[in-house]
Amino acid sequence: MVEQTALSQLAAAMSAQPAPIYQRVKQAIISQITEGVWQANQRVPSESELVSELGVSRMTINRALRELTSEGYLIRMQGVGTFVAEVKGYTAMLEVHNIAEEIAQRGHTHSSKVLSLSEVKADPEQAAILGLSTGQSIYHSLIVHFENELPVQLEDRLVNPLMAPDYLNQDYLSQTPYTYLMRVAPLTAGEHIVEAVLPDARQRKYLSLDEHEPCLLIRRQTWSDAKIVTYAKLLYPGSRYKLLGRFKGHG
Amino acid sequence: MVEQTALSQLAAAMSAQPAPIYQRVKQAIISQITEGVWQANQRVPSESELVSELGVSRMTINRALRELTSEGYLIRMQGVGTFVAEVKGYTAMLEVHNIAEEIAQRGHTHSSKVLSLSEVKADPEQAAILGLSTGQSIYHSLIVHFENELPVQLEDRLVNPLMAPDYLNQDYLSQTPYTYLMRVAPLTAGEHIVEAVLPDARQRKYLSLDEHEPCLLIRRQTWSDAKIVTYAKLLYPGSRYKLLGRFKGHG
DNA sequence: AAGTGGTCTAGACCACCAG
DNA sequence: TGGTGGTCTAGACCACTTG
Repeated sequence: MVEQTALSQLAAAMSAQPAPIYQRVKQAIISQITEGVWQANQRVPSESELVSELGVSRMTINRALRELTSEGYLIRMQGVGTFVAEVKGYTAMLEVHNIAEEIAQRGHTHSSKVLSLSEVKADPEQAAILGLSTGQSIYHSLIVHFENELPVQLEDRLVNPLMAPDYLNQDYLSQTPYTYLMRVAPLTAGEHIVEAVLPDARQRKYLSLDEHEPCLLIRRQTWSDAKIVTYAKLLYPGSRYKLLGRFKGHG
Repeated sequence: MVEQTALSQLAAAMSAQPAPIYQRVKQAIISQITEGVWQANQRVPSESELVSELGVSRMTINRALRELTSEGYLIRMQGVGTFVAEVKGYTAMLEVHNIAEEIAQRGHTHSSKVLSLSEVKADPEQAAILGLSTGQSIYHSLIVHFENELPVQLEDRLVNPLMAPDYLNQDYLSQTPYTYLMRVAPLTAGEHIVEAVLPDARQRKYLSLDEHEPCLLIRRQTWSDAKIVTYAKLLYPGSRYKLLGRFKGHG
């Protein structure tokens, strides 16, 4: 009887809109979940039940359920059933873009100044970061990026020479290091940490900052296959740069 | 002849692994793209060509192509064809979690202190943020969150009373405001801005901070349907809190 | 053994875009 | 008009979980 009710309500929730059936099935299920008719962890009618209740073929039901699963609404277990997923609560996303692209998108002019570009011997910390041995040669670059003449990013980067042997012979006024690295060693994964810090005197000088002005620091590590390609410390003046993100109901 | 070659290479790229056919098709296509055999914007063989070349039914080919499209590898246009998508370059994601959950996940103890919880008349700025009129009643709360007795977040929140009329009558020691708001007005969209700032004297006091200690400020605005539910300013001491994110090749 | 989801097929109709 | 992708179906076989 309870099942009956649940199914009837679902059928009623199917809009008559001129949309593909699998879309309407998805919408009907989403509304059951968001309106609390189907609670988290509760079992959802099986594919065959939905087939007979909604008068739709199983492949279509399957597609609807499969997509809802990949969108985070449902959890499916073979041989067991389909369940409403826990509400993810609060997880949201922030996008981090390429600095040059971002400035261009705002219609502003990007330029940069190479402060240093050299081969150095890895100290123990640097070696650990790149997964190499202490004393091994690595590449290092230090570049300031400007938005309309105003410095907005100080890019301090270590590069694994095995992954990008020609790193030192590039012109970083016409392309950013990241653009180059992406081409020669396509990233497969990355990780970054965002925090608020106070810049030291040298960093303040390069970014033309007053004392006590806070900065956003993004530390980013990038892999190509299983090998670390590069480690970057990106320092942004808090007054000139903000990270923006949007998110939707599920993710 | 060119098509012949492209297709033969694809067939060769089909692994003999014991995996579902649509998965093997996806993998084969991904390898063509990542190895540069199929360049960005280049046309991909049509579904029917793939059907005859790979000896697989069209529904299976269609599923592989559809999933690759939603994963960002391909772009499809009805009546035109399927094409390799531009490399997205650099876009990455950062996750922002619920503070209480995050602390619990680290195995630490979360507690909080309500500094203020009241109804106020909206000033013009607040009214604009919430999409209400100046002078209208709105709810305001100011809460400090602790991780093992150490303050890690100052939460300054405005709430639209139309969307959460019982906001003032909740116990925010046992549940965070966001958890409550999520239940009464499920979010459909949100936006946040992350920046580095210096806290003012009052904020420093609440967070037990020294002078000149930078903070991460996350301003978050949340919608339910088309209406703004809440606007929060979350202030984190830079020395005690960092945002962590990971990303993979595509999104 | 019965029910569940996971996959695959062959064939069909449609909307769309190009020449 | 012919090719493309978008959808849908009916039926099938399988692997998996549970009683």
